[in-house]
Amino acid sequence: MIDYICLGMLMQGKMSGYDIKKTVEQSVGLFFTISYGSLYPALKRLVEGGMLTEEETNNSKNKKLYQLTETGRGSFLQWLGEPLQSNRREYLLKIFFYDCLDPAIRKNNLENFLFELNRNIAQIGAVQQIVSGQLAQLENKDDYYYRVSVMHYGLRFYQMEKAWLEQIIEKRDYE
Amino acid sequence: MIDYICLGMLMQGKMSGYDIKKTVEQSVGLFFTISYGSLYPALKRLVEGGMLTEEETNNSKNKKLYQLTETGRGSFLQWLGEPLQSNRREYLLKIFFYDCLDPAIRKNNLENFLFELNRNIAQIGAVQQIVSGQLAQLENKDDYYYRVSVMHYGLRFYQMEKAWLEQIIEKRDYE
DNA sequence: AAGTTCATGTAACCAGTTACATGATTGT
DNA sequence: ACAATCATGTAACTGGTTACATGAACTT
Repeated sequence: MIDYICLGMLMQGKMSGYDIKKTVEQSVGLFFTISYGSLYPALKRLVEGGMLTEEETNNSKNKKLYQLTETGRGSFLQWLGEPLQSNRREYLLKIFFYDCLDPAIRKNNLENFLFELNRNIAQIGAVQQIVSGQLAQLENKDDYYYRVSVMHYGLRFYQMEKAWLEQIIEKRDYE
Repeated sequence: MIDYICLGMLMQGKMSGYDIKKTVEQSVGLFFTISYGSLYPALKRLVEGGMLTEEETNNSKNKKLYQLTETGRGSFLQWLGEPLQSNRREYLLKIFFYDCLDPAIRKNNLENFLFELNRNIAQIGAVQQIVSGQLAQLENKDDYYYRVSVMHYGLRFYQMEKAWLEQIIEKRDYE
């Protein structure tokens, strides 16, 4: 994950590790955080793997600027075009960088993700039906209020994502 | 985290590791998953720490039943009563077990969490104002659509949580 | 002069997952 | 007989975080 955060942020241009962390905090910081303990080793790894070039500045502060190589750029765009998956909110990170993606692939991936979302919503709805049926037969059903509420959270969560996705698929404006 | 999942699930009564995993999958499985590679070592640790007792069944299948000790029960309830925090969705796990918590503490913790949520919503709203102001001055603002959309996701997300929390604070029924 | 921000880095730790290994029991 | 499910466990790995260590430059 951290590797793609770095590559993606560097699509904007040269940056130092410090700058990358700042940028992440100010943009996707709500959902993704990075620590120097993972960031600097990642940058080193990416340079060794030919994804980035490292440029020392003589601006005294020992600052290093990283830049994408063509390989790095290709690797990032390859990752970006892969289907959106729910794992660890990776889809949110991908969509954050979606301005870089080919519009046709973008549309396709967003619609597929919406399709899956709808399936999930239907499934939770079905489970909810069963559960509330079972619950109705219990005399102490009040004891399960909070357990059930978490299922309800799931439903609301997916419905929120659905509405949001539909909005961005249509590229509607934000009020 | 896994420790409290185990303790919480065992509040219902004796269970095997296998049972715990099943129960987790069928309840909070949408948001929390556990693997045997973390579950069995956790159970071992909890027994060693005096939180659980282990009982071998001679029912051939080598099944072991785990049961909360008074220490384990106390430790769980202590954790459960601590303030709700956004970290790694731990709050969702706590609320799942909230039927076990003293109603006064429960109400207090839920309301504090709602208060924080409102602060977050206000803050994102403010950031959004600034960003859309800056964006309006750009000629290529279309290039930032998806980056901005992730900020909007954040807002929707918190608003969803807010509505959900308000519902459970009032203990309103689910339709 | 003191405090904050800029800037890089490492070592120890942590909370898990994945893949593997094993074997009994139940259902078809 | 074969597959699925029940049942436990470990070793290697992964993807990080925390705490520490260092020091220059800017701000007040």
